[in-house]
Order: sequence, then C-alpha cells, then structure tokens
Amino acid sequence: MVTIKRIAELCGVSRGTVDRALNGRGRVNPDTAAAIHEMAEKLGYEPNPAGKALAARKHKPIVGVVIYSEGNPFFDEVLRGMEDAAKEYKIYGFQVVHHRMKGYSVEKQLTLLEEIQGGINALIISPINDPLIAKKLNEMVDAGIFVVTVNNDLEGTKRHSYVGSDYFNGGVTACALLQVLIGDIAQIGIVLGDRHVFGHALRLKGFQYRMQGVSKFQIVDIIEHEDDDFLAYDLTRQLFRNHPEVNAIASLAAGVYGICRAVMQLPAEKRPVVIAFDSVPTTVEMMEQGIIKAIIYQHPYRQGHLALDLAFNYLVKGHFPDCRAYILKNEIKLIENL
Amino acid sequence: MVTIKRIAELCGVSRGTVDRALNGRGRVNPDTAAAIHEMAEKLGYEPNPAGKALAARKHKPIVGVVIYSEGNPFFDEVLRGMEDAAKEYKIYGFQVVHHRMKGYSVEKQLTLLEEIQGGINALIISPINDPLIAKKLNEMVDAGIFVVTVNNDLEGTKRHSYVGSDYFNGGVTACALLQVLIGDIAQIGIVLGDRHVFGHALRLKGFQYRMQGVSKFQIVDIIEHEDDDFLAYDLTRQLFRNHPEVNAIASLAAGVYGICRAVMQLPAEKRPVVIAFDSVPTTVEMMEQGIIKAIIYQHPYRQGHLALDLAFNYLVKGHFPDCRAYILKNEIKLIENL
DNA sequence: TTGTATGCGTTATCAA
DNA sequence: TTGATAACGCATACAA
Repeated sequence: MVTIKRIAELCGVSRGTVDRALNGRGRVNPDTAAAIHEMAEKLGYEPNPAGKALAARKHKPIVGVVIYSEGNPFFDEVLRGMEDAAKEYKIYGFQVVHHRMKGYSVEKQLTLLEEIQGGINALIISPINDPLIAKKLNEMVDAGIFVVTVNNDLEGTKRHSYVGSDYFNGGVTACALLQVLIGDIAQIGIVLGDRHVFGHALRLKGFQYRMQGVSKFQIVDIIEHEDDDFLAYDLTRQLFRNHPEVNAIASLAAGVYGICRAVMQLPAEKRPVVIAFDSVPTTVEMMEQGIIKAIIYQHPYRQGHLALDLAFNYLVKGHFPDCRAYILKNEIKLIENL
Repeated sequence: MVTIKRIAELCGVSRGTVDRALNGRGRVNPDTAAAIHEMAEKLGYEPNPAGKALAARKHKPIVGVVIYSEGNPFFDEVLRGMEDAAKEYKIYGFQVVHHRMKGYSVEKQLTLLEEIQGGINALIISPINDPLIAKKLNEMVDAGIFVVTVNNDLEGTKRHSYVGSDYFNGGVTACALLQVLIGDIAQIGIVLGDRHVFGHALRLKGFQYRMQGVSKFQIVDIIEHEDDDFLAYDLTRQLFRNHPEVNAIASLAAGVYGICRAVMQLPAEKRPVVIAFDSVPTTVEMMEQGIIKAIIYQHPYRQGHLALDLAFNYLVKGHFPDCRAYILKNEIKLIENL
C-alpha cells in the first residue's frame, strides 16, 4: 500500500512537503512538486480515507440541503435516504443541515441560498428552473462549494453532478406500460403539472415518442393542474365530461390523488386504466383500491442516499464524482411487487 | 463525539483498560469493566470506524466468496457488485478471494469450504441446500467466521445474514404480470429447473397462490429442465406438441434461452406470451426479438454489493448486520425500462 | 490487573 | 520553501 510517507521517503522530502504538493496548498518548490506528483502517479497513490477522516475531524464539513419538499410526499423517501446516509457519515464529522421549502418561488430559493452560502461546503439542491438560480449555483461553485442537483437538473451550469431519474425514458416506459395494460387501442388523457416544468415536458415527449409505435393510441387531451390535487380533481372530471371516450389516464406528475378521486366517481365499468408515477402513500392506497393499475417508480430513497454519497466522497475522501449525472432506472410496480 | 479516551478519563482509568473492557479481551477487573460498560452505554459510545480501520491495517481481513457461478450468467452481475465493493474497501486492507464453482456438487462445495476455512475471516456463499453444508456453515460460524448467504439461504443455520430476492413474491409477481399481459384467461406452461430447489419451489408456490385470484388461469404442465438450456428446449417443444392450447409460458428459473428457441419455432401467431426472470444477455436478446414480453429483475448487482457491505461493516467497522435477511424487491422490466 | 508507548495515514501548526 | 511534531481514535505489545 502506497502512502504519503512512502512517497516522501522515495522523493527524499518530508511528509509535509508531499502533502502540500499533492493537495495544492502552495509553498512548495515547483520542481520538487513535479517530482512528487510524478512519483505519486507512478505508484498509483490513493489517499487513505480512514486517515483522512481521522485527521479531518476538526474540520466538520457542512452539507446544506435545499429541497422544495414541504407538502410533496415524493421527497419524503428522498429525505429518508439522505438521513440514513448522514447517520452513516456522522462519524466522519460530516454535518447535514436541511432547508425545506414550500413552493416553487424563485426569490425564496434565491434568498435561502444567499443565507446559507457562507456556511456550507457542499450543497444538495432540487433547483427551480430559472436563470437566476442557475447563476447563483455557478457563483457558489466558483466559491468552492460542491454542488449536486437532485431530481431536477440545471444543465449548462457548473454543478458538479446530478442525481435523478430518466424523465424521457419515464414517458417512454409509461406509454409501453399502458400498451401492456390496455392493448393496442386507447383514448388517452394525459395529466401533468405544468408543461413548462422540465421533467414533465420531457416525460410527455417520451410518451409521445413511444406512441409512434402504436398507431391506435390517441391523446385526447393534456391537462395541467399545477401540482394541485383539487385542481387535478376538477380538471379530470371535466375531461371525463368532455371526452367520455377516454379509457386511459396517464398521470405524469403529482396530483394523483385528485385524479383518482375523479375516476372513482365514474361507475366501475366506465373507469379508465390509470397509471401514475411514484409510490407515495395516497397512490398506494389507490392501487389497493384497484383505481391505479400500475406505477412507475424512481428509487427516491436511493436518489437521496446517492446525492449525499457524492458529497461525502468529495468532501471526506477527496473523490470527484465519476459521472456528471447519475440517472436511476424507471421501475414498473404492480401492487404485487410494491 | 464520545471516544475511548473520554470514557477512560471519566472512569478514571487508562484507555487500554477501556479497550479491553469494551472489546471483551479479558484481563480487567469485573467491577471496573462494569463501570466502563455503563459509562459507554450512557454516553452512547460508537467506535470510530476510521480509527478502527487505521489501527487494523496490519490485520488485512480476508473474505472468501464461494459461488456456483461458472456458466450461470445471473451471477456475473452479482460478482460485478462484489468487485466494485471490494475496490471501494481495498483501502481498508480488505481482501476478497473468489472461488467459483461449476455445478451443484455437495462434496465439491464441502471440500472447498474445508480448504479455505482456515484462511478467511468472512465467508460469502450461495450454499447448496444440504444438511452437510448447513453443518459446515454452523461449524465455521462457531470458529468465528462471519457468514453471509447470497441468493440462496440456509435457514436454521447460524449464518449471520442472508442477501437475496423474495422468491415467493417473485412467483406472485410473475402471475400478476402474466395477468396484466394476457388478460384473465390463460393456459400456462410453467418451466423451472428443479422442483426440489428451494427458490424454484417457492416461486412456484407464489405463482399458484396468486392464481387463486384468477379463476380462468390454468397450469397445463410444469417442466423441470435441471437448468440445462438444451433440455429446456426439448421439453418445451414437447410441451407445445402435447398441449397446443398453451398460450403463456412462465419461466421461473434459468434455461430461458432454450425455452425461447423452442417458442421461435412456432408460427408467430401461435406463440405464447413468455415471461422470465433475470436480464441475462440471452434473455435481453429474446426481449429485443419480441419473444419475451417482460421479465422480473432481482437487482443482482446490489445483491453482490450488499453482501460485501455486510462483511465490511462487520470486519472493519465492527457493526453487526441490522437484519438477519436482506430481501431485495422484484422489479418488472419491459424492453423499454431495461 | 492496569498503564504506557507506539503506530496506522493524513493534516495542521510551528519552527527553521 | 521545507521539516519536524502533534493530533485524530483505535489497537496492541510490553512494562509495571
């Protein structure tokens, strides 16, 4: 096993010098630094995380988590994954501070970021799609903060990595799943939160892409409910009035419970096949009642855990993420394998 | 953060004494030991894995892996998970030695275990269901070896934990999936390796249990192919000859490629709906060709990784597994979300 | 039965 | 610009 000590001996310098050279702390002769780097490279030096952790205990890196999670049960599991990871890493002097948000207010998220900016070493955020947020994230990266986006990405920013699901494939899978459930002929109502939300739009695109393979699938309407269950309820009822021929509902976002309550008002034989995303408690309840036939599941727990893993690996182990984006699989769940 | 040093100070003894008391190394006055234990309990002492790892570097714990993996592509992913975990833990002086086996010979596994018994600190094994193996595992546990069973459990032994899939639920899910794919009426051929293999039998049970909910599902035959693709091929062809009414095939074990090759000989309009387990390369190929409609997936990579995690947590961190069994979910995969 | 000293690999401080 | 030294938490050989 190759250590700083070994490198120091081989290069004929002290461990302190090797440390400074390898970690770019300055105050070291460029020539010796080059020699040290070369030697480390040659021997395949990998810093020992145990030693690092032990020595870093006075540092106590702080991770800020900013998620618009209030009232959004999807994030409960994401947060549980983060908490489990945090517990695991606490021993390394690793602190996680949560900042939950209610809505999608750009100003609120922005001021929150400004508030915590000075006190964190890493940021895990589900960012709102807005140029101001993007700019702020870039600013924080420049200030040396390790930034991971979760569940929603801001491409084109300097964020170090992204953890989330594959939205386009989610739409593709939803369409394929519907075909499996209903056969080759369907009059489909699509329900989502907002066509301008990145993830929703991408799922819709995926759905439409996959629909090209099924000539007798027709989208009769696309409803936008702003992630509000009651609006979803009203609009879905309206959909059934305007389009009694609808025999399939694809819910691509939240608002699932509202949709289902509207479906339940139809007589059993007229109810469409319903599929949805995410196994939040109300959705599970609707599966148990047979209203929803199948869902697509996006490993929320693992999303949360993985995001914190990345921060830990960077801050404690000094490991840069392997990928710029960690995209988890879409899974299909029936009530039987929930 | 509470450390051995702190406990030593508070108890008015030396760190060495605390270490001996807490780790049961003997040579310590029962009274002081009791006081130390009490203090540790009160303060919620958790040994720091970084310190432990650092101090234990001379020990180099060795993990032996015994898996009948040769010629069984399912285990390729399991092994990949193990290898990734091993790479991650190598820095802690953690060594993994693989022992692949070809068949299911009890004697071979037994002699292999005897060979390696003396040289390992932990054992990860997919054990053959046999009293002799069970006895040997108990013996190894008694000798202080940490034992984890993978993919196949030996209940009633002293093994510390099990990592694998939920076989009964896999069968339940397979039946539900078939219903989704084909509707409420089906003449089903069940194909498995050996009715006496624990996992296969349990899946069959699960399938039959779920069938109670579908009055017009009928099992016309149950084929056993001993995990041999060519035997599977012959027997499946025979099935089609004897039962031309078969419109669904549920493959509950290996031999998938043989089954599919038999299916491909039927004219397209007479081909049954086929479902299978595990996304091994030949199975994926058959999905791409449309022969298999859907599969059930059991997170093989995670099984392998998790098994090694448990060994690492025990040997390096001193953490006993939280559960006596880690049962991963069955997932449903269409070609779209593979 | 108990305490002391040393080392594991890394980082930080201080002196040279 | 460098090197020596102490510290992090734990384990252990050895001394008392």
